[in-house]
Amino acid sequence: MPRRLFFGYLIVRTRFAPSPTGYLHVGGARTALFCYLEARARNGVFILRIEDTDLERSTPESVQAILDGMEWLGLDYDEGPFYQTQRFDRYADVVQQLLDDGRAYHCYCSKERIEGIREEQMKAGLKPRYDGHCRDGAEAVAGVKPVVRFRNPHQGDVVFDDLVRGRISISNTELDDLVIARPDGSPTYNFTVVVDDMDMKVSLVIRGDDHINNTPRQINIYQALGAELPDFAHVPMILGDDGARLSKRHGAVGVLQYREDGYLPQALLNYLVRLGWSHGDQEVFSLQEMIELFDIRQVNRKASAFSTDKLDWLNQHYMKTLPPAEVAEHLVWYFEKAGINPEKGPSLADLVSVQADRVKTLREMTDQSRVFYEDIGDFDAGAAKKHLRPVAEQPLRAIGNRLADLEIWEPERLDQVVRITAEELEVGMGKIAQPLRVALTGTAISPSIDKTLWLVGRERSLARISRALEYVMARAAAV
RNA sequence: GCUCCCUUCGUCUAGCGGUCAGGACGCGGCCCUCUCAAGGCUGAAACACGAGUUCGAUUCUCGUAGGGAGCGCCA
Repeated sequence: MPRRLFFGYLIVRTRFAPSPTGYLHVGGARTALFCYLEARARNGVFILRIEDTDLERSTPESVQAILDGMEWLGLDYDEGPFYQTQRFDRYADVVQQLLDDGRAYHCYCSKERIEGIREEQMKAGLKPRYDGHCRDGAEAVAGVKPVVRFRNPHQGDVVFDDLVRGRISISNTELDDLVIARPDGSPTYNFTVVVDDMDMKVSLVIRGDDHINNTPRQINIYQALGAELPDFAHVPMILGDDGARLSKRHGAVGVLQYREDGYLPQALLNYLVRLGWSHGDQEVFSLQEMIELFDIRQVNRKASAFSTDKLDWLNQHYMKTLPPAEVAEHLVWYFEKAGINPEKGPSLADLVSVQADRVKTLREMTDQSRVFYEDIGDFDAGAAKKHLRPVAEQPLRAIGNRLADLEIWEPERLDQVVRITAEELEVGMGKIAQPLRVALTGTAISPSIDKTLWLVGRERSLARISRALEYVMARAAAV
């Protein structure tokens, strides 16, 4: 139970603490979402902390990618971003405090020695551990700057009740004296996490389950510091479509890549929240519903595979059900990237209303909507061969004439005109719609013919029909 | 090797001792139809295995197998 008292209120404080060594991947995004949801559900505080103590691998680009990813998803935080690199003085103070209290000690062992015992232990079938050589006082070695090791208890078990895994227990004999500060004084991960979570009064630590094994040693540090323990919730990781660990070869793994690929943030969020968690048979959740219904305690313990197919379905669901104008706002970004001027055709909201149930992503929608905004090039060879044959001349001419007289250019009227023309010529709809479709779009695939006409617009439609007629006649003449 | 963790349709999951093991994605069929979709109806598809406990186990216990993570002066 998150319990931290502030001004008489019980308040939850969660944090998302990525290290900026790459993009914000979907696993991290889900962890962030869970943190966000837990905080929002209880009027708590969500903190963002950048764990950039690894100067070698951390980059400003990655920091930006994380920030951008959070923003795109709409996961706004209340405090931070805090950067660990700006807290080195604080860590140094705490290290000194531990040293003064005898809870930590200097270790002069060489890396070579450590590696040597590690190998021996592995060979002997043991778990490699520091042997405590310097634990009871070591001679300073000339010219060697010592590391600082945490004095881990030798006795007892560390037991904690993980909110998703249940009770986890590990014997202190399995743990060793971990390094908390390097020779240059820089702090290490397991130590900074504890100091930060303590200082930031984090009451609920939600993180990937690859940290389960770190938790007991962190708990020992908390105790050495006399700090109150937070609750822990370790969520399983996300695997690729094939069940293997997520990696570059699975395509999109960075959250922003999903934007590039045409997914709505709502869709990704909805997909992510359902990965490892459910609420009965419900599949679709608005952000508000997620906040109300989500409970970290109900999260699964097993790793789950990411299904792009299901994400696609959700994405289309949102494109179909969100107000077209709202989807259109997202679509602008793709039009810009594709170099299409949305001013040169139908309103994007109208476009969305007809294209939404025909495509899976906004990117596809963009690609397939070019014909409504720009001139079409050559007819698709196969489509033209099949539909722009001499027999198409009469239907095209007939529909062209009727359309030229049409005053109100809207789907219902357009549909009527096409039907009437077909009846008059005593042919099926296909005989007229298909040639017309190729004339209007250059291809045999497009929205229903009335909607296609509507989107292409009056002037363009008439011009394209004339052009197709010329093509048909030229072809007839050539035979 | 050692420690910790995990195991229901292909995938995401419901189940919390007695269910025809439910839903969703995907897949198949039918319907609708001017193409492609979307939609409607419908079908195939799962309790890893073995012992217990119990009148009765998917559900509880213990093993086995399989999988994952950690064992850093990385985070």
